[in-house]
Amino acid sequence: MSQEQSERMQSMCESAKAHVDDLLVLLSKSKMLSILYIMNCDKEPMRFSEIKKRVNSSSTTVARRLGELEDHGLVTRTAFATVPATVMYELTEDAISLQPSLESMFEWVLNRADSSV
Amino acid sequence: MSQEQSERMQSMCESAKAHVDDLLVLLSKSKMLSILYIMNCDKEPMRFSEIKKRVNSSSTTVARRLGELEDHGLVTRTAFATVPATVMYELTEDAISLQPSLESMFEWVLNRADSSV
DNA sequence: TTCTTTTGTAACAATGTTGTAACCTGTTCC
DNA sequence: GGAACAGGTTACAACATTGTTACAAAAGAA
Repeated sequence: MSQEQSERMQSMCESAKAHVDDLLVLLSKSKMLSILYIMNCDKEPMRFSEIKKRVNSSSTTVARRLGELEDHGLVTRTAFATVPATVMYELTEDAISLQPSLESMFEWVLNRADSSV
Repeated sequence: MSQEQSERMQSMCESAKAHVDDLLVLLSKSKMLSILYIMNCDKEPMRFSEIKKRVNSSSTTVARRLGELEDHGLVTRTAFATVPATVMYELTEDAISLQPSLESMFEWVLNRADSSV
């Protein structure tokens, strides 16, 4: 870690600490990393059903996670009045800037998973 | 994501998928990312009490997290027969190789926390 | 002898999270 | 009219996780 980053961490005021914790709690929720990773693979907006299928979880959980991401400004939700309904989810710029970290983290996870088979 | 990585993901056998899920569940546990991050800052072996103090959590939870990390071969635990007891935890090579991802992830978290204050 | 320290563990109640099943909207097809 | 579809929401029971409290071990200090 850089000296500067270390200082930033230590001199951080209480409210910023709370925000950091908040983000870490968000990222640590079940399926959250997977959702962000999947949405980062295809840069295109993605449908609810597609996300749900790929993370292999219940509607309830996927809806909760997407709602939480939207609350934090990490995804945008766009509904189209088609029949049947179409809703697209897209990562915001902020979320996309997390991509490199996420990608190398998954790289690590995949490598570890490979070697433990 | 690279083509190769995408193919690796799709052609992955069931057992490897289970390992990936296993790792993601591990990393998503409460305080886990913080612990890994903290231990990566000081590369030195770290005492239980020091880790506990820095992540600001209960003994029980910290002990559980460290045990899980040890089970996954991400930390080593070394006990010294001093009085009172001294136990050092240290990241393994595997865990250290996760450092760059973790660091840039925390960089992102800190930046977002800063700007939301 | 009793206190203190570190590093935990065990039991347990409180709290948080999950999936399931049921239900809803709105429109097109039969 | 009824079914079917996407994209959810709600209620709830089952399950998982958390912190708290109590306890332990070992030995040197008071």
